[in-house]
Amino acid sequence: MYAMTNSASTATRAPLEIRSRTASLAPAGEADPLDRLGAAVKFEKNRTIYFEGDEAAHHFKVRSGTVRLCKVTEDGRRQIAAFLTAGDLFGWTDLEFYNFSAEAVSDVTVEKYSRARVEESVKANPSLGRRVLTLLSTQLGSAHDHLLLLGRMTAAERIASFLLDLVRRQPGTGQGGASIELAMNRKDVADYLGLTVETVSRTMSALKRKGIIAFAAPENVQLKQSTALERLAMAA
Amino acid sequence: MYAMTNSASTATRAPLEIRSRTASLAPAGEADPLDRLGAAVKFEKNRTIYFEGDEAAHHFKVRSGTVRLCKVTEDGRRQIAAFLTAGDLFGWTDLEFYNFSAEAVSDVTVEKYSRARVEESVKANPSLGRRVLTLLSTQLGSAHDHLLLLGRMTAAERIASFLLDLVRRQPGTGQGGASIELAMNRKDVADYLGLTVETVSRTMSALKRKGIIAFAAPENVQLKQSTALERLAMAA
DNA sequence: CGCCAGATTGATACACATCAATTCTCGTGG
DNA sequence: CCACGAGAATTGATGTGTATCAATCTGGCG
Repeated sequence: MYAMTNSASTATRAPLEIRSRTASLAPAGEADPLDRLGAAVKFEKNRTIYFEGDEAAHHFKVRSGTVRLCKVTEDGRRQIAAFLTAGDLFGWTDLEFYNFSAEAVSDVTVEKYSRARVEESVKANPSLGRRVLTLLSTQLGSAHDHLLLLGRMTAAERIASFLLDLVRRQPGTGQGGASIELAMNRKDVADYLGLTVETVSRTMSALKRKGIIAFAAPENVQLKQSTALERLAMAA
Repeated sequence: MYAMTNSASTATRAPLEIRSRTASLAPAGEADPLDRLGAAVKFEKNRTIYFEGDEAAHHFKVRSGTVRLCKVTEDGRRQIAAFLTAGDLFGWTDLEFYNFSAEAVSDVTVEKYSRARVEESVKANPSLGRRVLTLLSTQLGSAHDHLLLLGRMTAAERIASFLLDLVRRQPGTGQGGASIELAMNRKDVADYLGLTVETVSRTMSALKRKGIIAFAAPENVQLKQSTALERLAMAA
């Protein structure tokens, strides 16, 4: 029962290329002191960055592209815990092993920090330690929001919350009628929201029929009436 | 749709009594250096220790009893993120506000630490900072496991996982035929597992009919065939 | 002894999953 | 430039796991 039809994760190991060390300047925003510690690594779409259970020897930051954090059961059911985009940190656990896998949703470049070097750096610069604390607190908060979504919300509410989350995390084109580029396919969305591909598709079509959203392409969603979406998403 | 029948949280504010400062010795286990920072506070069953959105001015540790962390929607749907028992820390966020409420499942005593004093103490003793990091990492891991449970598991699998979790966290009476005292009622279990009271009840009755568990009372569960339970719980 | 909240059980409804075709999209090669 | 093929997305028909609605049962307590 509830067996997923497709193989949940066709991701395979191994990075694509290693681009030595990066200059200390961040691509767009502010320069990040972390950057002088890291090395840029690229992963092709659907490659695994690390596996659940791997020794947690590195921490990461997304430089470009989208990363998903997920867990898969023996029988192929998959739950995605988060999607991460440029600037987001992941794999910053203090435990010995990663408790979920990280995979490239699109071609991605990540900054990879050796745990040992980060430790040192934290000793020298306590503000970094604080930053990690804030990071984990934030991630824990998101996870708890996600629990409410998975445990208690309807399909329509889940989709609405998801879309609104994406807009909020986007640089954002003002207000009236934001446009979202989905980096992930419907299966990924379904596995993030605890639904099936068909339900995601049907629910989005229903929103379209109601004039709440529109599609330029399957991966391009336009919010026509974000207030209607917000009403749907409601929840605390 | 999916509206919960009963009012989700009848918890009300205000602690019961304040027992000045505690001695520096932990009740049973090892002495905890934290204890010299804290004050013991008691809460009656169903009282709220803090609300989601309250300013996060304190961190806590459970001394005795059971605490639940939860979120409630406007229309009364509730999701419980965790149950905490003696020795468990909660409310250790680095953010300005708590992102979930903490409530007393039974009469509880908690140790309450002022955030400011903890900050100081961390400066003096970095190992405490590390401990908080480990705590948050662990909680994040649990939350991710919980996501998989809520997003992708059947009622039977959720119940099985839940019961096994409880046994593992218990001092534990050897192996063959552990006995669990549920501190929480069926509604709490349902809200933790993303189910209804009826489904929890029916699923547990089914397990009983199969001889996998047995009840001395509704709140006393005995694991007759924990291997059968483990087979049910499976998942990574 | 009777009340009442919590738990269980039963009957039924429905949201979403499953199974099964289309239809769309886009890269590739003729 | 357009036909072709393959994977992704959508749509349709149907099934089912769990919610909902509704008693009934149980155990603690005044």
